[in-house]
Amino acid sequence: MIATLDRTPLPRAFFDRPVLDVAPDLLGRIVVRTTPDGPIALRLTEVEAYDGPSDPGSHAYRGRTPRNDVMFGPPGHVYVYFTYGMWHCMNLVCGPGGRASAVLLRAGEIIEGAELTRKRRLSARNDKELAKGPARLATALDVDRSLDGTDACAAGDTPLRALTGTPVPPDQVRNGPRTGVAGDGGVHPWRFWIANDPTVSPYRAHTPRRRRS
DNA sequence: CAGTGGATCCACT
DNA sequence: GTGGATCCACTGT
Repeated sequence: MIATLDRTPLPRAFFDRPVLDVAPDLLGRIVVRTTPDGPIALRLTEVEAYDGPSDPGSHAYRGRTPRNDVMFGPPGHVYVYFTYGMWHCMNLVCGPGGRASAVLLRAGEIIEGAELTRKRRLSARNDKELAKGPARLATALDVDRSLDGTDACAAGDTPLRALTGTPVPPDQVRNGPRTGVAGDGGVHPWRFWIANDPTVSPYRAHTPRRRRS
């Protein structure tokens, strides 16, 4: 499992690279959420890359709006959006600044503070499901729009930050089409995950929903 | 395990 | 008015 957990913060330079370089490199890294009840630490096992200007699947594809404003800012900050009327999802903005690229955090393993996440994820049948899926991950870490724009590279005991952790060897990284993305015919194999990890979410193709009458 | 439909509301057109 | 970077309960095999 995890031999020695490196708690060094990830430097800004880590995120100030092309998103396709950053995304696979995030696997095995740690996100720490500091709540009033205590810290929750999550080891990233699955992510997806979104590249603003060239990517129809990206929220930034149609330009800057109040919602996606953080994506256009400096790398290393957190972009949180609200979707499907009830869920939040969490991204880390990548470089170069202003390009509006970001990595969606899709799944992870809770390695500290699981007793806190279980209270928010009552439907999880076991601990592997606590953060298996982007909205579940955000729910487990108690992340919502109030944390949009947080600097994950800031020093100190901030509400949300990214740590070096233990990077995954390249031969353990797998990639494939992104999950549930409209306007992406699966042409972008920009979903990255750790091979054989039980906390990785199942793949689902995008399915447009019928309108209710 | 696979497939289906409901929940729920904000951003954007 | 439209549709979504989802999850969950439920059905049938």
